[in-house]
Amino acid sequence: MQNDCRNCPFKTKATSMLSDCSLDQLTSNHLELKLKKGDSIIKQGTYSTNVVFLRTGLAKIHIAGPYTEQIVKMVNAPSYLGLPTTFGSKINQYSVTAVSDAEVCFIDLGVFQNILDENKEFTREIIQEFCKNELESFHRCANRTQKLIRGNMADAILDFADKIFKSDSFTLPLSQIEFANLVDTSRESVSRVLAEFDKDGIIKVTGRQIEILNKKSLILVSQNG
Amino acid sequence: MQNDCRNCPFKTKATSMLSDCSLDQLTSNHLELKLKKGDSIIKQGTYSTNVVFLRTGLAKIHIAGPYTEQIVKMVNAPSYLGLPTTFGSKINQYSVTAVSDAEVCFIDLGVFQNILDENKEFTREIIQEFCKNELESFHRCANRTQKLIRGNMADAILDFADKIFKSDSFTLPLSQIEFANLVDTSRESVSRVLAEFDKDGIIKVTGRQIEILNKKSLILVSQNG
DNA sequence: TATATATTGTGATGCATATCACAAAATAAT
DNA sequence: ATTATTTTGTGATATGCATCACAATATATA
Repeated sequence: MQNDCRNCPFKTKATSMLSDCSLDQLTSNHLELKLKKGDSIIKQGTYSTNVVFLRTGLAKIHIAGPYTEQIVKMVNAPSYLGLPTTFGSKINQYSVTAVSDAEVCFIDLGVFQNILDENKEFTREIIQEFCKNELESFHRCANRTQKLIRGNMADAILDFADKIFKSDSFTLPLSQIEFANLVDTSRESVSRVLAEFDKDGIIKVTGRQIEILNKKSLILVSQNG
Repeated sequence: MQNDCRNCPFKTKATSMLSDCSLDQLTSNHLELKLKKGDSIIKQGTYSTNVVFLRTGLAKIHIAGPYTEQIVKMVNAPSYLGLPTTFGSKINQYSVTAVSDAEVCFIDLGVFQNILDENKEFTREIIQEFCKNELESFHRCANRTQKLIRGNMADAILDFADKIFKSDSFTLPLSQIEFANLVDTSRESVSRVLAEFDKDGIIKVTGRQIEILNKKSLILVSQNG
């Protein structure tokens, strides 16, 4: 209910396609919140009534598997969250949680639908997003199930560096348990493999701080064992 | 270029939302083909220029993983195929192959986009589809990676019965190798587990013919080991 | 009908990794 | 500062399942 969405500096490609009219509609129909690390944004099992726009910060999408919690993917701002679960089901089918401090805007589903109806370009971009996500999803799943742990961990580290932090040096926003849930392993294996990578001089591990020392090797590990 | 799409008896929920105008546009801009079991519909690595409508038949979506081919999901008619890969990437990121005789309509991407632009209800349904798929995708991946083989095989069999064939008795449209690719195992394990289920009286296996004898047990196996 | 090719069945072996069981740090709470 | 709690490190053990190696069918091809 606060900021003018027209001047929001955190627009996605899709959002930048919106008409001023639709942006004004958003301005008067959204609820802006500042969240702390660890705060829940969307909770699996509860009613889904809002689409969420992640203005700033980093979030994890996670789902309760048959035995353990699985982190489906990491998402950084700016990005829409919860479209699949809000459109596809009355009840949230997954959770989203902030892993850093974050700012989010809750948007009423009806309003969002309205905006979709009235902005072809926006809709196109959103559909494009869905497509990319589904493709990524296919690849990720194939990799996870076929690669060994070292390969998956290398993948994850490369992902953090290239997609999330855009830097070869970063601090992991996850505990080892969470990292394990992201990579489908046990906490212990995460610890061990991280130590291995460090010993081999591929990365430097200092607590949760990770620095990639030899990216080529890391890519090789990602591809092979 | 043949049949009148207005009278097509194989409409999806989305398609039934289309204006006559759009249906006529489809009529004059689609290529209808009869396919035989095993024929390729979409091929990973080639240029994607068409959306495909599966009028009749059964298809598998499969993707080349890092080591082996993985069957992402089975799709039966009526359904659109290749939206993610056609919208999301210039080059097909996965393959689709008929596993039974099938009829398909190739629709030019531009025409499809046009139809999206001009039919809000249709677009809504398509988006709904995307959402459901993404949710399914999350669940499937979590299950596959966390469950043991018996659980995954039980899942797959239940899926065939409930979602694909709508009958507890059906003939598997896949070889054991393919079944293994669907369930993320080895061909040998498929053979063994199928024999186990048969021995336990849960299903009756006669070649590729499967009859579910004890559905409750099968569901139990799906949930636990 | 005969021959080649693909599909399936089944044992033996090995290996990656989960699990268990603690100890040691590091963080948070008092 | 001190205690409690969460996170991490590391060995030992167990196990699910892939892989290998053939035999036995079934299916396609000549």
